[in-house]
Amino acid sequence: MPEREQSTLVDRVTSKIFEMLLSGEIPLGGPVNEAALAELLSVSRGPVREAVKQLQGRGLVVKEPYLKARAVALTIPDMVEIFQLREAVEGMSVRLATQRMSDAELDDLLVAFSDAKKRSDGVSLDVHVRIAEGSGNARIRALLCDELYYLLRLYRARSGNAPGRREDAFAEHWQILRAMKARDADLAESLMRAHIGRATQSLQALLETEAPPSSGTEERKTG
Amino acid sequence: MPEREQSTLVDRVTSKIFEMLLSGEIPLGGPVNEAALAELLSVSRGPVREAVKQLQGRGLVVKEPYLKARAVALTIPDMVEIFQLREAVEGMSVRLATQRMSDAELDDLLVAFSDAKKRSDGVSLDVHVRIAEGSGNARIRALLCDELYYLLRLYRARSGNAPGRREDAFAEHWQILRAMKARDADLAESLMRAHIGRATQSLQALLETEAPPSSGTEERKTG
DNA sequence: GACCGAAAAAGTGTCAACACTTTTGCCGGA
DNA sequence: TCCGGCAAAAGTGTTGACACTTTTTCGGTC
Repeated sequence: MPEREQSTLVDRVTSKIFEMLLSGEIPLGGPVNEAALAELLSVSRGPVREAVKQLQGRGLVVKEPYLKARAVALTIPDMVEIFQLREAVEGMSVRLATQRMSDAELDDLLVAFSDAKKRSDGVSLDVHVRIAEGSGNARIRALLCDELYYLLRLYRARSGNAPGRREDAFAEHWQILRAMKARDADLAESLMRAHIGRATQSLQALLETEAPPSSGTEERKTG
Repeated sequence: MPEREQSTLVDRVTSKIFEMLLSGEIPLGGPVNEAALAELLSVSRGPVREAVKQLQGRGLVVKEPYLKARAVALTIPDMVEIFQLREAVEGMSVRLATQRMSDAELDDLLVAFSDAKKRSDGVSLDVHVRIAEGSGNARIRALLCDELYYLLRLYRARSGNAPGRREDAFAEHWQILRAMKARDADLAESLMRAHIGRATQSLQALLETEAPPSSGTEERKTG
C-alpha cells in the first residue's frame, strides 16, 4: 500500500530503507548509518535523516540522541507484545466492520477471499487489511496497516511462517467472515481474538522450545 | 514523562510545539508554519521540520507533500475513533496487568488511587497510565501513554470534561482495581471496556445533540 | 463584469557545510 | 600488564542558502 506516487524524496528513501530492512541488507539490530545510506542512495543526509525519523515513529528503528540508530531487534518477546496488541485491536476492527460494512462490501470480501484461497499465495494479511478498512475507523486502520503489519512483514521475512498454520488460518478466516455475514459482532470479535491468540501461543511455544538466539544482540557492519 | 533532560534541540522544539497546541496558541485545524515557528523559537527550520514530522507520527499534525501542515482537527468523530481504539487496547492492557502485576504493585496502585481520590484533582488518566505500565507490554504502554493520551489531553484542554462523569469514573476505576486484586482478568477487561464505552457513548450523544462547533476550521496566523 | 493565464509571493523540499557529542585507539604511568 | 587520560575519528545535530511546488494576485481578454 505504500506504492502510490511518491512525489517527495523522503518517501522514496523511506520505502527504500524499509526494503533494505525486509531484504536483510540492513540486519536486524544492526546500525543505521545516515551518511552511508545517503551516499548509497545518492541523496543528501537531510532526507535520509527524516526517513529514519519516520521509520523510528513506525517502530522499525530505535535511536537515542547522539547514539547510532539501530534497526529494531524484533525478538520473539517483541512479537508476542505485537500480537497481544493485535489481538485487541483486530478484535475491535472486526467488530466495527461487522456493524458498518454493507452487504455488498462483505460479498466482495468473500469473493476476494475465495480467490486468494485458490491462488493460495495471497498473504493472509489481505483479509485483515480489508477488514480494517471496513471498520470505518481511520486510526485503527492506520495502526494495523501502517504500523503493525510492517513489523509483521519484517518478522516473517526473517523467520518464515509457522508450518501448518496456513490451512488453519484459512479455516479461521472463513469462520470470521461467516460471523460477519451473520452480523454477529460479538462472535466475529471472539473468533478474531482466538485466531490471533493461537498465533501468539505458537510464538510463545517457539520461545520456550528454542533457546532464544536473539538474546545476543549482534554487532554487524552495514556495508 | 516527556520532562526529562532533552539534550537535543528537536525534542525541545517538539515539546514546545505540543504545548502551543495544548494552550491553543496554535488553533486546532490551524496551519503549522515551519518558518514562523523557527523564527519564534529562534532555531533553524531543520529541527522544526523534524519536530513537525514527529508530531505527525503521533497524529497531532497532518500534512501532505508541499501542502501546508495543519494541526489535527480533533472533531467529535475523531474522538469517537480514538475511544474505540482505547476501548480495545485498554481492555488488553488491564487484562495483562491483572496477570502480571505483583501483589505489592497492586497495593501501591490502590494507595495511589485513594490519594488521588482524596485530592480529587488528579487526572484520572494516572490510573490508566499505571495500569499500562503494569501490563508489561511496552508497545501497548507506548501507544496509550505516548500517543492516545496526548490526543486526549489535547481534546480535554479544549472541550472540558463531561460534567458528572467524574464521580462515575471514580466508582468505575474502583471496580476495575478490585477485579485486578481478585486476579479476575476477564472481569477487569470487561469493566474497563464498559468504562471507556460509556465515555464513548456520552461523546456520541454530544455529537447528536450539539451542532458540531468544530466544523468551522478557523484560519489564523501563528505569529 | 466574469473568466483565463502569467507573474509574484508564500511555503515546503533538498542540499552542502559547520558544530557538537560520542566512541575509538594510542600513549604514558603505576 | 593493566589502568587512566588525551587526541583523533566517526557520526549525529544544526544551520543557512537554494530549488521546487502551490497558492494568490494582477492584468488582459471576451
